[in-house]
Amino acid sequence: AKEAHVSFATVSRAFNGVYGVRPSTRKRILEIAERLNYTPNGIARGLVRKQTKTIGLVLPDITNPFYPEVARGIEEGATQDGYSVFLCNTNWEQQRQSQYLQILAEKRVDGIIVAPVADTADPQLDRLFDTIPVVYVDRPPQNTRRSYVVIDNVRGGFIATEHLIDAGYRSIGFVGGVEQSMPVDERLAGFRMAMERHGLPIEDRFIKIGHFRQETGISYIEELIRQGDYPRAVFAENDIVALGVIPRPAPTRDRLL
Amino acid sequence: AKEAHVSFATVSRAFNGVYGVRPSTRKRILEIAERLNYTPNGIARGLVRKQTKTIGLVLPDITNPFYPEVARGIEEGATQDGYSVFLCNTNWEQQRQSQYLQILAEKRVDGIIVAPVADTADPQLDRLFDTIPVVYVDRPPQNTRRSYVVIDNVRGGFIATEHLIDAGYRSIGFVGGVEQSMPVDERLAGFRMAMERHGLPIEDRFIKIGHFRQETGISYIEELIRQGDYPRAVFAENDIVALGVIPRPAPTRDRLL
DNA sequence: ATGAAAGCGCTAACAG
DNA sequence: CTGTTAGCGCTTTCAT
Repeated sequence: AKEAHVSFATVSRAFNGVYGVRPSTRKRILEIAERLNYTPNGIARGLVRKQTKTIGLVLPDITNPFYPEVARGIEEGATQDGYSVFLCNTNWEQQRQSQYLQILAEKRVDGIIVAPVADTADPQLDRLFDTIPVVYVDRPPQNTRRSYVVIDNVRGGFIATEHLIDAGYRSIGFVGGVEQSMPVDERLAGFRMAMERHGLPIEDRFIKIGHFRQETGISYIEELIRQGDYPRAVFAENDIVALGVIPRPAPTRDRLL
Repeated sequence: AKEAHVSFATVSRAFNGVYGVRPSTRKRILEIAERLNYTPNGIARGLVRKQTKTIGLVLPDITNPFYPEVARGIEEGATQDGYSVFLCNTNWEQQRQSQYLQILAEKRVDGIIVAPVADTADPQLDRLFDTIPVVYVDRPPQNTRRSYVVIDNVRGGFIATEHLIDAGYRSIGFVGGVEQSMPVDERLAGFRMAMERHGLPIEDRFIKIGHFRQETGISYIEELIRQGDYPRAVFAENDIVALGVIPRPAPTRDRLL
């Protein structure tokens, strides 16, 4: 673009809206750039400025309906500040998480937001920590000196349960996702708190923790119905299981529920 | 890292697994790098290699349950070839789409996959086209000389309908998302084809196209039931509407459905 | 207000 | 096998 008329570093200044450029010159440069279909090279810029205006977002699985919501919000905020975000699906595999972290480090992202695969510490993550700013979401870090943002699951469970209670239900069941998972345990705790607070009985036979699949919800309901002994409402701890709990028309007509 | 012992360009070679490096030297370099917590700078590399090993993925809304699926697959494939992907939510706004395209161009991504906001042509996209490889998903481009991958909606609608027919249903309704939307029209066409093929009546009063919201499904069903005249099965054109169609326990007990 | 020059950290010939 | 030498396309003092 420089050949267009005169100068060189001036083009840079023009594009960066720096002062020190006469408006007319600037205008001319931008016009020529437009005509030549020229776009500044962010890579070169990143090299010298030492910042990429990019952050990494590493999630277990964007297909899980919870994460798109998270991704959306993060991307929204990032965009507002001129940042772009790398999407990294770890597929719940510790190894892929490490891999991604390494890649993000090489790409020199300005920061990383990670919803860790597991509660176990990731050596790769630890090493990164004093190189790139990292913040945890969804699950708190082992090392509590690090930043994180998590959901108050106990309170969430409490609120959800109270919602059912307020609606008049007194017999309420609980069905949730994964065994020995902190979020599940916390929500269950919230459930218990709400029930106790309102003097309602907590029936262990109405509480089930299965897997993160619709089947868990389906079999939970089917079992209860088969026994003829069931709660009038159920608190499904996550969307996937909830989908299983919801009754549906039988696509093949031979399933009665 | 060079100061560690000797050399400089050799370090580069060591990292790039190029031949011309004695294994012992290479090993030593890698060890020192590890100890120094050194990671090659991908930005600098990108600058000289003129490729970023990065692609841009621009979608209308990752929160719409269809897109995470797409994103997942793309990211999966990209990763396998050593590529990373930028997530760009246009929020169904043409302007944001253009903006993102511009950013991706500056970031010098190696390619772009875009699920366009609308059927209208995007000037920004057109201009990009002879600079960066672009492929469309979900919606075909205006200019059919360009690459795209779309769903065979007619066939999809046909199969879904036939599934219901095979299950024994003869009276089937259709409820879908957005008016004058190509995917919806196509699926409806598939629905009609299947019904005709099997000699089943297509009742216009059982066909409704509303909005991309659960409410559409809910009101569709409620209306039919109120009239006491309804199909035995319904083909919901999209997941969101389908969620509305599925009957559910009343959270507030005063809704009977 | 603008040009000149020195890098950013790395790769890629080209020599040894 | 490994060191030297040019850049990649930009930003940023430092002059002018």
